[in-house]
Amino acid sequence: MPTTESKADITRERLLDEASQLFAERGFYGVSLADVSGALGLTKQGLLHHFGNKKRLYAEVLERIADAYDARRSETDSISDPKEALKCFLLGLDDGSAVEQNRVRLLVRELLDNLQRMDTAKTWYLKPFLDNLIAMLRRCPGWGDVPSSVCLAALAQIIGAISYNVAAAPTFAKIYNDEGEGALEAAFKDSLAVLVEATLSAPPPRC
Amino acid sequence: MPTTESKADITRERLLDEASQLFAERGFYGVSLADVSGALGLTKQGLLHHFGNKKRLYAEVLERIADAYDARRSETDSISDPKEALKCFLLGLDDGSAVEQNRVRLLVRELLDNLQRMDTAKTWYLKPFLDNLIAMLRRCPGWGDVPSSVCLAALAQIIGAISYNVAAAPTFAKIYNDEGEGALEAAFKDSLAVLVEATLSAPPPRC
DNA sequence: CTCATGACCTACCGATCGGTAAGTGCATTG
DNA sequence: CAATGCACTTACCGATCGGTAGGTCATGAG
Repeated sequence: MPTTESKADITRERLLDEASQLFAERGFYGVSLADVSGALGLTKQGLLHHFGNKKRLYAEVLERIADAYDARRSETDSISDPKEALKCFLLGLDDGSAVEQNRVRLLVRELLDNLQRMDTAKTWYLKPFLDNLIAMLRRCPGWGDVPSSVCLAALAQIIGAISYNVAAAPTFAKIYNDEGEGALEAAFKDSLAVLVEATLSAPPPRC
Repeated sequence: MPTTESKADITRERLLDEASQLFAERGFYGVSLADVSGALGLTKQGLLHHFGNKKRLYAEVLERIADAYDARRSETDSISDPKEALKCFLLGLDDGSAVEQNRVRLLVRELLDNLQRMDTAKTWYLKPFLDNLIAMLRRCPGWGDVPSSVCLAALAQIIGAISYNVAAAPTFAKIYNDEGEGALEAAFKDSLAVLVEATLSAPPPRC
């Protein structure tokens, strides 16, 4: 009984994995409970048994992403150079894996969708995560006393470039597939590395 | 009778305007035909009369965006300096107006959604538009013989930063509203101008 | 063995989904 | 004036939506 993960927890993880992928692919409104449960080989009501209702399922998926990001970020604590730590984290947001890409897609959808329900949302899932990133950026040379709005703008630019690329890459690859297979992917990776390095190294704009 | 716009066309434009906004706010699956028609003061079937079915309505909304972008791009033909022309177009993708922001939001949603139906899509709405942008970039000094994958990566980075900012700005503003009202907005705009100028001016990476 | 718990099931429910059928009323045209 | 066509209507349809009620069955504890 003293195992860190009960059998129930493992099942929940499995359900959340599947739900996470489907929500990332088709969005909250594009996925029905029957879709999720069907993909898992159980009935809709079996799924509802675990999460109560659809919104709670979705909320748990988002919270798990926030947790995963926070875990990844705290891993970079072992890197002494703050610039390298931040670079490592940001560039790791798209490591090419389906899991990581689905996280990015889901968060972009969430940003688009929560415009309407933002009034009711008390605290946003990723607020502490964003605060951490800003703190990391401020630890980089030259960024120490930069206003948080400027820090956030710089980070959003990088995260935005990454997120958009994840969202658009399959479409772009399909359209311009005449060129070499990984050419686009490689070009973007290079381009992004330049952007991140330039942003973190450049002295922040003075007012 | 020789008016360039019939009354029917005007009605269609009005319907498409409303549909465009709703699709941008809540996505294809998040908007019902009843939502759109209700917002316009007619019945669901009145709306179907004009567009046949929901997918055609959505497709027309996308086509209209592609047309609008192409019109805006051709306006920049009057600018002789290719770099300034491209800069003008890119920075105009978010002029702060609701109409323009909804276009950006809708296209991000489309990029996320069409992953699943991309096989059936013969030609993508924005292909010619993207080709034009690449051509514009190649006219800038130093970009003449850069592979299209590298051009596309550079453009996607800029467009991605803009798009993500449009999607995230309301959320970020809500979370960090302690600071000055337009501080975030201004910081984004500055940051973006730097990125665009740096990208277009910098010699493209050599292989 | 008994009994409670939790994981899952079948069987529903009302509401809403996208879409069809069959008109009604109005404006234009010959 | 008759007739055509278009904008838009009411009245439906079957399918599917999220969610509820109540039961079955295995496991594990007392």
